[in-house]
This record gives sequence, C-alpha cells and structure tokens, in this order.
Amino acid sequence: MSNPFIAKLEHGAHLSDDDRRKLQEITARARRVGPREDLIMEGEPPDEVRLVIEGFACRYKLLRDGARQICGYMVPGDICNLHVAILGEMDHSIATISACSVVDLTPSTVEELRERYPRITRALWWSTLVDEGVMREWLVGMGRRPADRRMAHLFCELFTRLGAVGRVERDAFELPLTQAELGDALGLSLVHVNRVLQALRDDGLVSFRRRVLQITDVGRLQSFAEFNANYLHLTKAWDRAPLRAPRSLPNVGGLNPRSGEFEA
Amino acid sequence: MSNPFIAKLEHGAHLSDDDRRKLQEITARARRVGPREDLIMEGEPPDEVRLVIEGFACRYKLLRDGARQICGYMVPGDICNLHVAILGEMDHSIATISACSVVDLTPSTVEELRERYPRITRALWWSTLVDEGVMREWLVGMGRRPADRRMAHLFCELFTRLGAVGRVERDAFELPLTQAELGDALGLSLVHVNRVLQALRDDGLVSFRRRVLQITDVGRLQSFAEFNANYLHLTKAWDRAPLRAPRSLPNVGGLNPRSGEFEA
DNA sequence: CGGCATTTTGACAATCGTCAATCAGTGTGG
DNA sequence: CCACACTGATTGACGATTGTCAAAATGCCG
Repeated sequence: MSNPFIAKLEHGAHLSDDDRRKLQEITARARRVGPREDLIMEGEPPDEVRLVIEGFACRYKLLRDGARQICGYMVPGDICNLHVAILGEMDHSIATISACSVVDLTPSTVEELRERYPRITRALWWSTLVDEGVMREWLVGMGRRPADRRMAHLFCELFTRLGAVGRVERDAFELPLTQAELGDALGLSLVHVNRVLQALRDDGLVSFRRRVLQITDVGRLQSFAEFNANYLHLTKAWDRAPLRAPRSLPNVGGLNPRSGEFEA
Repeated sequence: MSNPFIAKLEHGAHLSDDDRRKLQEITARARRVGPREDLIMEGEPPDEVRLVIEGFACRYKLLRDGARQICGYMVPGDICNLHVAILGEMDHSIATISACSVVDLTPSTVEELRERYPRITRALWWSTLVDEGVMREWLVGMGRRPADRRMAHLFCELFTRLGAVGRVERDAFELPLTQAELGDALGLSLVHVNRVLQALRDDGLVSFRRRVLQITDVGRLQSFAEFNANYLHLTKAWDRAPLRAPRSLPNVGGLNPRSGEFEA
C-alpha cells in the first residue's frame, strides 16, 4: 500500500522527488506494535518522534476514577511529538488501538529534515497545525453538539482524513475501534454509543460492522453533522487561485463560514 | 504593570537581558481594542501575529444554530497565530471579551525573532505547546468531568496561568467574564453555570462577584477539580535535575499515572 | 429615574449515564 | 464437533445531570 506519510505531507507542501525519496527512506523500517500497547505515558520524558504508518493509535488521559478521554486518533501518516523535546514530560499518554506499524525517528533525523528539507519542514509544521484544528473541532463537538451529530462529525472527519492517505474504498473504511473506544473519544458511555449508532443506522446514515464503517450517503451525513472540512486544511494554500482550486479527495463539502450556506 | 509577555516567556526559556530588551521593544506600542470585538474571523486569511498584553480574549467557533463554543481563553502574555501563515484561512475566530491591549507583530518581526533570538524562539515554541496542552485538558474536562469539577478546573487553570504573569493578588484575580461567556467555554447553558457557581460558593470553594474570582481555599479547589498543573509546563525543563528519579516503575493496569499528585 | 445587560429562580423536559442482564461472535481445548 | 471462556454488542429499567422556557430580581450607567 502507498506510503501514507508521504501521501499526507503532499497536502502540506509541494514536495520534490528528492523529498519523497528521503521520506521513503526514513519510513522504510517500521516496527510492529500490538493492539492496546502504550507507546509513551503521561509523566515520562518524550523520547523519539513517532510516526504511525499502519493502524490506529490515540492520545489519551486518564482521570482518577479510571475514566479515559481520548484526545485524538492517530491514523496512518500521523506524526506525534514532533517538537515535544522542548517539554520535560508528557502531559498525556499515547497508545495503540489496533496493531500498528510505527516508525521511530531519532532527534538527529528530525534535525536533518529541518536543516536540509525545507519543504518537508513546512509540511511537518502544517501537520501540527492540522492536528490543532482537529482538536479544536473535537472540543466544539463536545461542548455544543449532541451525541448523534458529534459521532456523525467524527465519522466525516475520519472519512476525510483517511481518504487523504488512501485508506478509503468508495464509501467505506476500516475503523478498528470498539464501541467503548468510540465512547472514550466522544465523551459518551458505552451504552449510549450503542444506541446512537443504531439511530444513525436506522436513519440510513452509516453502518458499522466488523470494524468497517460504511457511509450510506456522504452528503447527508455531512449535512447532518454540519461538517465543514476547512479545519483539515487539505486545500493547499499555494493552490488557492483567484479561481477556486479543484477540490481534492472525498467530497469535501460542508458549511461555508462566510455565507452560512451548505455546499454540495 | 510588568510586561506579561516577558513574564510568560521566562517560563519557556532562559532569557538574556538582550532578549528581554527586544521583547520590551516589540511590545512597546500596543493598541486598544474594545470589548467583544472580533480580531479575526473564521474563513479569513491570517494576517499578523497577535499578542494580548492586557485583558481577556478568546478563540471560538459558531455553529449554525448560533451556539458558540469558546476553544480557549487568551490572557495577558498569550500569543496567537504564531505560525499560522502556513495555512490559507482561519478555521476559527478570535475576539476580545473585555477591553484589551493588543500588539500586532508583522511577519518580518517574527522572522527576525526566529533568526536572531534563539531563546525567544524556543520560548515561543514552548508557548504553542502549552496552548496545545491547555486545549487537550479542556477536551478531557468536556468529555469526562461533570460541570462543577469542570468549572473548578478552569478556575484552577486561570489562577495558575494568570499567576505566571503576575495577574493574581493573593487568592483572587480579575475575571472579566459574564456567566454566559463562562458557559460558552465550559459547554454549559447559562442557567446551569449560574447554579454550579452557587454550588461552588455554598461549598466554600470560590466566590465570583463583580468580575473578581476569589478562591476560598486553593488546595481544596484543586483537589476537588483533580487539578494537576503539569500540562501548563511551568516547571522549566532545564531546571529539572539531570538525573531523573527512577519513575520507570511499571504502571499496573488501569492505574492513573498521576497518582499522588494532589495536596490536601 | 429609566433602560439595559446580567443574574437568579422555578418548573419541566430531554439527554445521557448507570446497573444488570442477555445475546452474539470467536477462539481453545478436549 | 461441542463445551467453555472471553470479549464485544445489545437491551431494559431507572436515575442523574443538564437544557429550555419564562419570569423576576439585581446591578450598572447615563
């Protein structure tokens, strides 16, 4: 399967062949990590920069009563702790959800990228800004969206993010999460996740079986979720012309912040 | 009053006198902005880097039904859009809450800092990482903390952040928010904010009157909120002993890694 | 004093969580 | 092939938290 890291960074900068070669070289040797293993825990000093090549991982925090809040999913192509060497200790944990392929980048490798590969450096920066945007959108959902729309919004987001790294087939993608893990991300109880999921299925929006999420009608799901992909910043800034850039990848529609109207 | 920007960055790097002089120069001319004015709106291209010197501002998003979610407060010393020039358009809005003093930094000024002031550059980076940590903590609160603890946690956070820039007197600080604005940040309705506030007061934890938040008992409030300031990264990494205490004890299933963090 | 924003209250409803079973799928060992 | 165990999904009953609506009280400012 194509290299998701390269595929992702293509959205953040106009890479050269040399850039791609370097990225390919860096990601050549990945290690396998089993499901539900901690990659790094809160309180530990951050060590290496990590790259998820295959599988699902997440950032999370635990509360005293054992409740877990997942603060973000990491999917193929995602990077973590890029510049976190500045901080003395992790303020959250990172763990795999499914089995994963992970690449560890030494600080010197990252340093080399920063010094000799300006376009890659730019793309890495772009990627951290996207991560920030994603977290902001999750926060909005938690605060102001009811459970069903919140879940629909997450599905739209994953559809778009996974589409950007070639992990979407038609209108379906692999989503290796249990309902409990979905709940930990959405701030919902397991029981409620189950019920909302059934409601979405009954409304003909999605079906989620055997770790595969199938979107029945993308446009309707996006509209229901009030999904606007702008926060994923997949329309490249340098492609913005006075004339609209052609949209890339899975139908990226949603609410237009200026007009307040929905676009197809 | 002391320069909050310098005070803040002191926490992120070991500044020299020259660094401080430069920061003083940069922040010398601030402009006044009235309360509840937008500084930049979602969908607009980011222009300049902004610095809040005095007053409260916030990042927010609006939903279609008019609901607002505040994704972060910006207090004296906070910076926004540091590197956002990479992105084509804002994915959220920024507005003042109270009247503010704001500094606009041109891209070239930021560039100069980046090229000639490595310690300031480091501190700016640190600051973006802290912002990220704060957002993550808000997300955890929204997902897994009930309203009263969530609010208490926010008060602890502001107490600490404002304390770090010299805006706290004893056990009280100015908090120029209406209850509605508090609700927009906490994801609560105005009515519920009011009731929770009363409950906290009746429990002898805080009082909030005339835009001043008074913390009756800091330790008890922190304990109630399960507040751990680690995510604000105020203990400077370079102050940490070179040898770390052997905290590599394996964490047994499901235990919170932050055990023993609370003070009575 | 009037006008306006903000806070406060009460009554009621909706969303969502908890508890406790039950059901379904999968893998293992005999 | 089946009993068994285990994880994950599903259901029902019930309760707690939080939202909505509508009104009244309070505080602030010219």
